[in-house]
Amino acid sequence: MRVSIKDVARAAGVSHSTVSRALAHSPLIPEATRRRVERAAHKLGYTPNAMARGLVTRHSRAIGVIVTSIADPFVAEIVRGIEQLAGDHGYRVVLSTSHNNPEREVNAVKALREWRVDSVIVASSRVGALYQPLLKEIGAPIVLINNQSHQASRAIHSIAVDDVRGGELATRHLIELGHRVIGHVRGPASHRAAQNRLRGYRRALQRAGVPYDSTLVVKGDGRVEGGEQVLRLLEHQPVPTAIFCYNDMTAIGALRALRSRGWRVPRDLSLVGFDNILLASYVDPPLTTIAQPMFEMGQRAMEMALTLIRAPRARVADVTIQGELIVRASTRAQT
Amino acid sequence: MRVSIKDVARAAGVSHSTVSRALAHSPLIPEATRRRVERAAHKLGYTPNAMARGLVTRHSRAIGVIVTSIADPFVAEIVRGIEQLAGDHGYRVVLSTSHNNPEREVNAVKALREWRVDSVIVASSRVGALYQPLLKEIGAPIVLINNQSHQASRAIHSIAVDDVRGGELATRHLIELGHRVIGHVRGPASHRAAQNRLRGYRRALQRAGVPYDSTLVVKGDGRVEGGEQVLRLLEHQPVPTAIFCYNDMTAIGALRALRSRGWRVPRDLSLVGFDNILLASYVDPPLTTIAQPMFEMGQRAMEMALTLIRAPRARVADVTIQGELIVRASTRAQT
DNA sequence: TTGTATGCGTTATCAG
DNA sequence: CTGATAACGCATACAA
Repeated sequence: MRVSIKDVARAAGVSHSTVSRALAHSPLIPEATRRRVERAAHKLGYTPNAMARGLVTRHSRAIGVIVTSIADPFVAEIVRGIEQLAGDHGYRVVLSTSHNNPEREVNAVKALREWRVDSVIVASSRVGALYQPLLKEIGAPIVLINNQSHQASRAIHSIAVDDVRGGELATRHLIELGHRVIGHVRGPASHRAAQNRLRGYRRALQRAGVPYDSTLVVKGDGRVEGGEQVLRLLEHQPVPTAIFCYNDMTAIGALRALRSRGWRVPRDLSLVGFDNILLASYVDPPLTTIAQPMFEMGQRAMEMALTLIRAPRARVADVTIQGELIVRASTRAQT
Repeated sequence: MRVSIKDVARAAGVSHSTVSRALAHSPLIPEATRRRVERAAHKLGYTPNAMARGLVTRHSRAIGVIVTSIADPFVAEIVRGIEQLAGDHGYRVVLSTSHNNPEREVNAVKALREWRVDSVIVASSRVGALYQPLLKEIGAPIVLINNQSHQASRAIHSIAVDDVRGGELATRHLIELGHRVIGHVRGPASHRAAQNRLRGYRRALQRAGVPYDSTLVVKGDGRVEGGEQVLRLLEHQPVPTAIFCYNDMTAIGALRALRSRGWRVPRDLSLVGFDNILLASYVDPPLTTIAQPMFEMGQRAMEMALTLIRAPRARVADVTIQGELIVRASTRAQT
């Protein structure tokens, strides 16, 4: 473990610069020399030292990834996408979790900076005014995934799912099934995603010529509990025949609440969620929902990072990714 | 981003060695000097370079973590435990996924070696003869989590859940509920975990004075499909009143198969799973199961790594962690 | 085609 | 207490 390039040089009977070049497949080095060097390196069990290399090349071939919690299946899927593409291109992923804890966030950023990571990818939704400035000081290109509020800048790029289009997709599906009185359990106002999905809902209605009725929209909280708000919609006249829920957790809450009142899904009411979490396919009935391609988002983010590493001042447009409608058994045609 | 310790030295009117010492809180440096240096460092936006530091200190303060897939909730939870403890101790996690792909595995190990990680933690169950030798060449202490087959060695340590005890716990629970004819859908023979859970099952029976009947054991595959094997047990005479399944996926498969035949759980048959995956609490009925403390395992692994980093030739005993019985609604007393 | 010399940014050693 | 100075292991400009 203490064998350096010089040891290899000695063993191969060349200078250490030749070793360096040979191992880097420099065209200057003839095949024969290269093989001799490689044999020596192999025999000695030599492995180049990434720190020494990084010190002189001034790049670490490391990507810093900051996430709230790796235990969130969404986040895990994103990281999988990042890691795969990174690995394919010879980059390593340095993982930092913040748990929405400001102190940990600051630490994470500081550490990544010390490591001189070549780029930082943040999947943390809440990159607030808090540490966005800190982040910029890293001096490496930054890619934000599904961030809820960021002021664009030359250093900070973003990639997000198209919530408006997703909401529209979900609602249009219901319209195409013949529904006309469609309720919506929205998410918390503080989430931009909630606003956008609502906008998509309205757009779909509008395009179908269905007038928007604000009393058909009730406010959930993005969790199972919030789904119970669906019950308030049952008192609406005319009674809705379909509901678009902010997300799957909300839809699952709605499902339970409805069942407890003796309503059957989808016979009495169609239900659409959003996110396509694992659970969505396991509840009864399996949920029709909008899938967010998290793996692909991770990949695209890494792709963007690679581009920015290669051309730091490139003009890279922010990316929005389209979700996909997954039709399962919680929706059916309105006759 | 190109400000080095020398720039700080110049700004503070001291030598770069003094800066180094001041920033490291060396007792040699008086308060006043330190503050001056720190102010200068702050004003210049100085951040030490971890690569340069690592080059001279000969340790990277990085932990290599190799996992099959970060998308596996189990694995994610382990990584969370590792990352948290690592962060608390000033270590960074370098993540590598292998996807059980030999080529990627080799690459991962090679990269971690180049990085001179201070320790490697592997959560990959299948650290076969393939790359165990490779792993050892890293020259850093290695901690294996839930590995299915490793020949112990000075460099390689391990930490695993106690499957025998877990299987015993599950089975004993059924016995205590009054069941006497208890079936078992086992896992694939190649998994040591399957063998051990079966051993636990047998031990529980033996301790309760219930004779072991091999025709009460059928072979699943650890997945939902394998759960259907439970139907074969229904033909046994006397018909079992309870089944211990290799894992939750198997139990969920059993649940479905039973329901399709009109059997009710737990009225007609009690069912115990293993693992406590997220799904277990969401199926109907929620599954009684054995929880594996993955987060804790990650922490313990990191703890072990830290110990080994500090005292490389310490004699560290392998750790086995106890699972916990989670009683839900898929089991009930046999009257 | 190869070797020599230099520097990347730190920490550590040794004099003062 | 502080400052030169020498590594650490590598890539690369410049010479040969």
